[in-house]
Amino acid sequence: MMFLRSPLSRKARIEITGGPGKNYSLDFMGTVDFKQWTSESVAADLERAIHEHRLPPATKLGEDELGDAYGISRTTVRAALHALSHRRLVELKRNRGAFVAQPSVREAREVFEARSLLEPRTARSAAERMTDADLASLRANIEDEHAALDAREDGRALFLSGQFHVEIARIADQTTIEAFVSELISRSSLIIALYWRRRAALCETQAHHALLDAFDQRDGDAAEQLMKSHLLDLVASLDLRNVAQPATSLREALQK
Amino acid sequence: MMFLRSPLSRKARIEITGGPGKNYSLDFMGTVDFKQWTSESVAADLERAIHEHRLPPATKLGEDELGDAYGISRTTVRAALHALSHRRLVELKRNRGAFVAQPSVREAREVFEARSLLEPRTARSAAERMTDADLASLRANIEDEHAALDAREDGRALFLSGQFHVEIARIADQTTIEAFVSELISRSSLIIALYWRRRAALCETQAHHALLDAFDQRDGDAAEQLMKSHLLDLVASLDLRNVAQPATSLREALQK
DNA sequence: GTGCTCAATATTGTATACAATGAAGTCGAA
DNA sequence: TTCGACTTCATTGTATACAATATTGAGCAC
Repeated sequence: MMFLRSPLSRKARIEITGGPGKNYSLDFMGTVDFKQWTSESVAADLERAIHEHRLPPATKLGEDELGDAYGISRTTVRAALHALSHRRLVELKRNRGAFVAQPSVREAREVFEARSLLEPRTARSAAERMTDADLASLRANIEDEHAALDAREDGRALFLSGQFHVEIARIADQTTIEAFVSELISRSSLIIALYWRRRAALCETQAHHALLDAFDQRDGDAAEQLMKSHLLDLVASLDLRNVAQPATSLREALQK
Repeated sequence: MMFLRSPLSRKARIEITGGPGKNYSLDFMGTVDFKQWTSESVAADLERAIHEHRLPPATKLGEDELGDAYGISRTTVRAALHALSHRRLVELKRNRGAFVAQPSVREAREVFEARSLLEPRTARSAAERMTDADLASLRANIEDEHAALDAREDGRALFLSGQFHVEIARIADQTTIEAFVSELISRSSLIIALYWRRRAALCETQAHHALLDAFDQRDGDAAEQLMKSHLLDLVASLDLRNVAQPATSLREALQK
């Protein structure tokens, strides 16, 4: 979560004259823009934090707490949490609050089933419409991911890895599918947080490189096939045996 | 929109004694349950109204107006409108309000592209998992649609026609895909409102009958193919030439 | 008559106050 | 000690008040 204020829309008139001593003093008069958080930007900020595993599954997202953190009222926080709940990244429990979602094994399977229906054929479309600028964008993404891995910023690497998939949908010029894929990618990040088998290996950049080659050659068939097997590999790397969930509370376990 | 209050959770203590004249009078004392609208139920109510074309595209959905209609505050109405905007059924314009969405020609194509990726293979899965109870449910749906058509309730027929598709996703036991399909179906209703070519003919029940037969025989191949061509037929029945939109306001047309 | 500025109005955006709910802790009796 | 009812507390759900913004219309200059 970032609490810095950066320019957006709100202006504050500031006048400072003189200073407390010889070490520093300043004369300033003018307007300073600072960021005004909106429900959308808060939701985006939280989504990224969830995606990067800075907010792990089951984390309580108290309205007051978040309001204080962002310097806004509960009203705006609530809108953001509701937005995230529509994307199934946050679970709202009536009168109990918002929590980072904990996808079940079943939901995990469903998410990858949906991805397997959407992404391979979208990759094909993307390959057919690929411009050089698009290729450069995908290449930059992979490089950023490598850089993040080298810097031990695993969360950031995971986020970028997801953006690769979203970018493909964008290139395919299908904003509706892109929105679905974007949601599925974020949910996949939660699934990875819960069910990832071999923690160390984020080494799926191999698959992304192979896809890049297919895109480079505008080979739709190859892109579709590569995406298909990439998704199968991802599922295979998860431990989706139906072991009993940690079960945060007995109450929840029973009311299902 | 229903403004009646039906039982849910809230109780009101009412005491009425006597009446205005000889024609009627009553003595009553006790508690009466009446429906307490929640943002979810309001959203569902509005979604159905949109789906049934009782609220056509571009209709202004004023917060005060809706609040008065449902007998609730703007807070709850706002949450409902935000929920619908996440499903792209309502467009929120900052400081200007909420309007029933008007999907563009491009968005129309995208919605059916997404459906063509999701629904055929979901129909196949459904065929493979189909139980007799599921079949009966689909049959009942088709019958209801016929009844609605006979009763000249076109909106209701359209809604039921959409539910047929959602029901298939439910039978396929894929709640994630079901949620996407549900959204796409509702958006399709808006698309039909805007681009339907031959107004009279809601005669697509043919296709649904054919699908039912395939399901009856548990023929996944046939179901997938039939769904595929059904969706193609639907797109073909739309007029998606890039004619200039009615353009509600010049302002909007220009800021795109 | 045309086009501009500016005030009035209506509507949304945000914060806050209060009500309702659920969880946890306390006390007492068996 | 254990179980139960009751009280207390923390947190969310809803309504309302106020601030911010966009649109509309009036008035005025040209």
